[in-house]
Amino acid sequence: MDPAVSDATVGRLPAYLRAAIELGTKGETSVSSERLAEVASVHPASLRRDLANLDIAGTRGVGYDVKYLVSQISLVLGLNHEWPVVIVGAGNLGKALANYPGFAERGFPIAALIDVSAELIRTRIGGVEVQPPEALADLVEERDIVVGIVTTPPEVAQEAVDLLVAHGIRSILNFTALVPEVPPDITCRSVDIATELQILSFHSQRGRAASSGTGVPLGLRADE
Amino acid sequence: MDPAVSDATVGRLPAYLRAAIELGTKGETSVSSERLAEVASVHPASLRRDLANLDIAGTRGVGYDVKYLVSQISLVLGLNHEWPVVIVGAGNLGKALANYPGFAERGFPIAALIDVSAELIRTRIGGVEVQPPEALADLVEERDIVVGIVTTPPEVAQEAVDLLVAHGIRSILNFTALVPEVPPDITCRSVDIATELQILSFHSQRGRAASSGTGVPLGLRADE
DNA sequence: CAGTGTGAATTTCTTCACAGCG
DNA sequence: CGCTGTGAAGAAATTCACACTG
Repeated sequence: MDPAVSDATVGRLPAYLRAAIELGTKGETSVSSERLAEVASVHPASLRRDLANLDIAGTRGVGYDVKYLVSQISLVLGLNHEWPVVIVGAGNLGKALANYPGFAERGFPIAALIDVSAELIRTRIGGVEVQPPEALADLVEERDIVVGIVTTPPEVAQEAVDLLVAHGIRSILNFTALVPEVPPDITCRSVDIATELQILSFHSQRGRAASSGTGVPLGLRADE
Repeated sequence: MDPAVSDATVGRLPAYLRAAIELGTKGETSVSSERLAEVASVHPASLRRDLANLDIAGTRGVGYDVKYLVSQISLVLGLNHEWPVVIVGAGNLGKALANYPGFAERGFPIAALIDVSAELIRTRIGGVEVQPPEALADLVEERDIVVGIVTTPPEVAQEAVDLLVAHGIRSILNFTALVPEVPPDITCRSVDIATELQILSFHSQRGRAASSGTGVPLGLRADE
């Protein structure tokens, strides 16, 4: 199929998907690259090239079929089935994420919440029971969990990551200030809010503006 | 000074800072680009070029002075003073952020929490009283707030952003699925967790791995 | 003829490789 | 001698511009 899709392209796909869904709910059935690019805040030529790279074709003189866009981009992203998620760390952030219904709606149901605190274990947060690390093996097996989110204190983040990796989790989203070591075959993305604030701080002190958070240019972020 | 610092460079600075601080607390006083680059997970040549672009000099044959690195990078990022932050939206995520002590420690004290809910107003979260939108004008003035974080439901995110902009906030960190419109002189970075999960999903279904979150290309993704 | 798909130009970012300094 | 600083090469990403097609 597509021998390789660049990270830059992958990073834009969620924006295209969102834009297409938005236009779809507005009743539009067809859209030009120019319009879609505007909604997704990218350059029209980038959009056309990205879609062409993915063999997602439009119609010359007309544009792209919105429903087709949604289904094809979803397919490329692997959103044609659910990805149950395990959250490690039932502190403030972990709880907040577990309580947010949006993930399940978007295909990422919270399947498990792991924490070491005896006080938290067996309590329910957002409809999910908090369980000890020992429960992870069964959970992963039963629910077929492949994606993990780490929201522990930074001091134990590496431990949490190792735990997930040991149980076969292949993709990790890390909200810790610490950037963990992971085996090369594991995908780990780190989102550090302090890093974001520091970048904002940079822009605040200069006049000008810039953009993007969840980009692919991503670059590493983290800070402590 | 520096006529222009590229976004790619700015995106890496927090990682350099973090790495330098880490080495500093370990007692190291000098560091080579190779070592620092390893800790920061970047290529040594990128690191050297980034620092040189910022007129942050090392010593040939020796390396960079760790304390000097910390102070200069902090200076470039504008971290030589505090940046009080206002959070709009005291829901799960807003509360979680307000309760996290790490922001104040890193120079971003939570100065205010804004919400429209009558039940929440006047309650205290993480040492900060929740206040109605009307209170924003005074707060911004008194506390000299320049940075805002939006953690409202997506439906009212644009409203929240407009409110912040109307009160002179110049930099916004948006955790909403909706990418808001902002005037061109305002910096807005969006972190959408569902977008992150979608990118992870992509990598999960292919064998391969990739990295990082809050990048500029990076990372985080979302944009405007 | 409107708008995609794409070679080619351009810009940006990364990496090499080494001259030169402390 | 070791490591920075950087010119030059290379790679990647973006954008232009237009041939081509539905």
